[in-house]
Amino acid sequence: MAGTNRQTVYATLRRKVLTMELQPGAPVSENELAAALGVSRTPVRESLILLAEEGLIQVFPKVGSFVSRVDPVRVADAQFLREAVELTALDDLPTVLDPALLAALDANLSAQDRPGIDLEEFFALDEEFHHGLLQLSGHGAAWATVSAAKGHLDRARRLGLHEASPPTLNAAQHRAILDAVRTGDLTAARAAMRTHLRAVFDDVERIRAQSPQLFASNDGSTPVRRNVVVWD
Amino acid sequence: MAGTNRQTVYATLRRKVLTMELQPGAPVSENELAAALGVSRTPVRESLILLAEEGLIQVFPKVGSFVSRVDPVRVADAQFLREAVELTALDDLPTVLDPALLAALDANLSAQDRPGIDLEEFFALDEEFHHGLLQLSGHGAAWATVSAAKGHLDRARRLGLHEASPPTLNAAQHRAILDAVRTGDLTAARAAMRTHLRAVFDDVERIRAQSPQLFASNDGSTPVRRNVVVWD
DNA sequence: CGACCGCAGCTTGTATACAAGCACACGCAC
DNA sequence: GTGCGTGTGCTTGTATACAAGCTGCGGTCG
Repeated sequence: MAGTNRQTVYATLRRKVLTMELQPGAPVSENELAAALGVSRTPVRESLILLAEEGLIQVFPKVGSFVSRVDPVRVADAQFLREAVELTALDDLPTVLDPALLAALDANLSAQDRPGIDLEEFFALDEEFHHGLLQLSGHGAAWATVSAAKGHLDRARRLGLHEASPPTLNAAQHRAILDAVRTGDLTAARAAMRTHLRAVFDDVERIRAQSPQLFASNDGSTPVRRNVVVWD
Repeated sequence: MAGTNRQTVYATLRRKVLTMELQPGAPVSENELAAALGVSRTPVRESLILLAEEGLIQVFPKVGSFVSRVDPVRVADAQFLREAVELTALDDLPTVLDPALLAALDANLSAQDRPGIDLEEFFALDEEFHHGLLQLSGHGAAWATVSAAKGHLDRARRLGLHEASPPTLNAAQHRAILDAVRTGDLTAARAAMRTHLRAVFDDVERIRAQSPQLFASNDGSTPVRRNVVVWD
């Protein structure tokens, strides 16, 4: 495992943060990660810098690096950004929709409905679905920006889907959106999209009330080592 | 100048790219930059990685790093993103506006009207104005994402203001937006904002016709060393 | 027993050394 | 003259060495 490059290290760390395998508040030492991944500090450090840029990691010089707590402000930001982009994109839907994209979206929805679907698999399909909707209106490239900005939102959503809302509900909302888009009913599409995104946001608020220790405190003051998550 | 840290290096390089001091297509060697800035490769390299993430730098492993050409696709993306965010934010304007923010925006507009204003100074004021508008509706934090995504747009705009549209026109449009916002005329505010953002986009298209060599070609194929900008 | 001071061990930040690979120029063969 | 092969010099990618600093533990003194 010694020949790993930075992209792999970055992808691995990002996945571990987003899937909560690395819990919010947990310390991440460059040396430890390097040893664990079988590489030197350099690619690990460069990956941490990128993750810090996304807000998923907090670096305190000469002290340590820590997985960011889920920041309600950033969650709200990502939610606003996502809603703005996805709703505005609906305005730019062409009159005739790309049949290939529509077919892919249908297949995606079918996969979402599979009975014993895994949580992470559902998440991947969810990402692909929203990305596909953007592509349908010719703004697929904007997804990269949205995706990068919604790391905090994703972590909060995972908590919500873990403990609360079943994927079935989300899948039904997805189908409602696609149906409205396909029939060209822009008003209904916007309403369905808004309902869906707001439901996601409500899930986040609910899980925040249940597990406040995973979220950042009100003030943005420096949370140092004593702030690591201790479960009991 | 040896005690420079990475943030300074990053800020310096980003400024040089955005102001066209480092022209699109120009090669940027880690060693050269390190020597020029009086630091080692490490902070330079880390800065280049961040700039690559923003799309301002292209890194070709074992070959070289180059300032990205202005990519029309990314320009359009940034334009769409910006329009979506700024227009959607107008929907969330509170009934009573923060007086301090309004005063700051007024002062900003006055500064924009100063006769012999410098181009870069106008750009800073422009950024501050749009950021302030977002703050007015409580979504100031979203500006960071927009700002990071619109590097290509900014470079194109700079070209446009250099050679075409005078800052006076932009300042007038800014004032129209703020007036509509202040009087609570949401429809007029959206219209003024849309007019302004579309005018910016038209400037970009015009300058693209004039100086196509600064823009990326249609295909996204690898532009290597022979593709550096040679002026004549 | 409590407060305070100092050192040990960790952290990140920076500089440097080594590895691997591509592009271009030079020279040779035809 | 033209085409091809080889070598040199550059590039980025990775590993390691050194620098500076904060934290927390332990000893010591009051």
